[in-house]
Amino acid sequence: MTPLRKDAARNWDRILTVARELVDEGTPLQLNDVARRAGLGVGTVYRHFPTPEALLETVATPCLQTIADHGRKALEDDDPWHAFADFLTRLVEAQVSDPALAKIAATAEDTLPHTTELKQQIITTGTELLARARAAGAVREDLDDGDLVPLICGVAYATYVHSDTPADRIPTARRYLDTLLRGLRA
Amino acid sequence: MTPLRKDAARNWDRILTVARELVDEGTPLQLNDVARRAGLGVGTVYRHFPTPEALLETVATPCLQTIADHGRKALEDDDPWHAFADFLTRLVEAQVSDPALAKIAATAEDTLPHTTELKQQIITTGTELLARARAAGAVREDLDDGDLVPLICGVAYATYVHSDTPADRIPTARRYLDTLLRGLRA
DNA sequence: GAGGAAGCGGATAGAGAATCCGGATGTGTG
DNA sequence: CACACATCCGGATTCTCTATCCGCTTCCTC
Repeated sequence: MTPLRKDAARNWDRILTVARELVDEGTPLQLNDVARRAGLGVGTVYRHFPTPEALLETVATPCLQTIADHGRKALEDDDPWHAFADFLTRLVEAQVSDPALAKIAATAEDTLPHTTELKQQIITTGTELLARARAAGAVREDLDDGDLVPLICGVAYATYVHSDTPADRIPTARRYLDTLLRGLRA
Repeated sequence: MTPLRKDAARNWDRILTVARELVDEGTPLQLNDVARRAGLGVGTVYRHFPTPEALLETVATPCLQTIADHGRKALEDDDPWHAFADFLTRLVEAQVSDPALAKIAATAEDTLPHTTELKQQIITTGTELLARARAAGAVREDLDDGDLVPLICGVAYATYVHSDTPADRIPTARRYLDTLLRGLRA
């Protein structure tokens, strides 16, 4: 992987900046649109990111990385239930703050290998935290590993359905997750 | 509102049949596509249903009607918690069995006045059932009327994220709703 | 069975996504 | 510095799908 040429790197940054803006304002990512707003040719954008999905995943990568890092720290927490609940809280808050994350979280097929890897790390961490909480008798028995992602996405989705403005989302998400966690305790 | 001409009624039925098939197999409703499959001209489809949303809402209407009817019966149940929980169960099961319903449930703006009216009936019933359950001290205090729809949609969404095949959805949805209801009890 | 209203169908205009390649720009070398 | 090569840029163009419009057909009424 040779380093990018100077102009290419500059354009890559511009594209990502514009894409982040679009995602944040809820506009669907259209590559022609991104090109126009970034003041670049369409071809340039399509070369860097062959599909909107690839761009979306790249936009979401930093957040995904942050979550994965936090996961590693959560594994050092001594209280299994607290570690578990805290991790889920982070996941939900990240998703309702970042539409890009919410979209890629619900998708099974990834475009970029890197995304798959990060998601896998996060899922592994979540599974481990769940296993510990279960071992400590803190969560319901019938909660499966495979339920973690759907439940988190469900809470995030419910929050999006409820809240008009991004600012409302965090408290709403907290309330919903709180309810879920109550239901999850043994 | 004069009755439809014979050929128009026949085509209306064909369109609705095809649309139901498409919805059930998860294909997004595209009016050109519907026309092709129904063996009709594009214009015919567009005249009956100016937008995919209008068609989708029409497809979902019978289910919506059924739910509204069940709601009326639920109001006669003497056990407030049971009535409430049972109604939510029906809502969730309907949504995970019918993608059309799931889509229009999460949408605030309706195309057809009839849809708005039915949805309003259902929401009113839900609100009433919640009020009774709350009055009986059966549910958490901080659960608001406006949380009902988001939570139901959240459970349905979680179910869709979890399950690959439609057959898996009902049991999954039940488990998730069960967890939610636990969290909701006072 | 003639007249008129209602409905049909698909050619075509329009919008948006994706490609492709001639030209421009950056990078390594003498 | 100047040259040659590789890399990258840009947007005209093509491709794909959506939606409209209007001449023709079918149905209903008297």
